[in-house]
Amino acid sequence: MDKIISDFNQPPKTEQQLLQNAEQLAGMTFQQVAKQLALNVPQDQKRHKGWVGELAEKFLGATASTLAEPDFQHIGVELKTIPLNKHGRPAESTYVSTVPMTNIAGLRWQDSIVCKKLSRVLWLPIEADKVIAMDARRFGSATLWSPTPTQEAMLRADWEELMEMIATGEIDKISSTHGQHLQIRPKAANARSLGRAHTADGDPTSTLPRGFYLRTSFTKTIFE
DNA sequence: TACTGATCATTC
DNA sequence: GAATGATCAGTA
Repeated sequence: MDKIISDFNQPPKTEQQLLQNAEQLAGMTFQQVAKQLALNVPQDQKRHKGWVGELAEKFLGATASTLAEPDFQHIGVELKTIPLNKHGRPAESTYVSTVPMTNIAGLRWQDSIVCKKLSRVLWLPIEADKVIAMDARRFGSATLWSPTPTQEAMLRADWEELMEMIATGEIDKISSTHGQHLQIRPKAANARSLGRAHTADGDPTSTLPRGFYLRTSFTKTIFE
């Protein structure tokens, strides 16, 4: 067993290697994976919301840590855990990245963080049914994905609409109802958090930090 | 049950 | 504070 484990925790050199390592997770419980990494499984996720994602990163050897870049930098792959309910559909929207609010003049879709992160994603399904105890929940079978031209066009259209609103100083008019597939929602420690932004005139101001999220209606199409 | 707005942990 | 990892929890 130890020999198998020894390949993990190291950054994968190729997509194939990453996919093979991820396949080892399929069917394993959180407890089994945590044990290999000498970690304890929390009782619930009220105070451990990112725990499963971090567990998967450690197991697979992700390197980008807190950078605004794909998790597996040199092979350009982003890792996303995707909670599936008992019907096998995504239970939550998927966080993509922070919304940039400064230095966005002339920012193009193809240069955006959203585009870069979503160009290649390793989706790792996880059980999210609350009737299953945390340590008994299992990982599913990972899939490597890139947006189809159609999907990318949809994301791009949403992104451009939303970024246009930000560029014209309308960020506080944005709610989660904007965007058909890509939405903007708060992404902060709490509702009083403030981040730097600027008005349409370029004057400094501050507003609630927000993030881009993929709607479940979009992610579910990936798993059909 | 789905959705929106709010929140939690960690790192630098 | 700003970036990462997300899920919580109230209500429509």
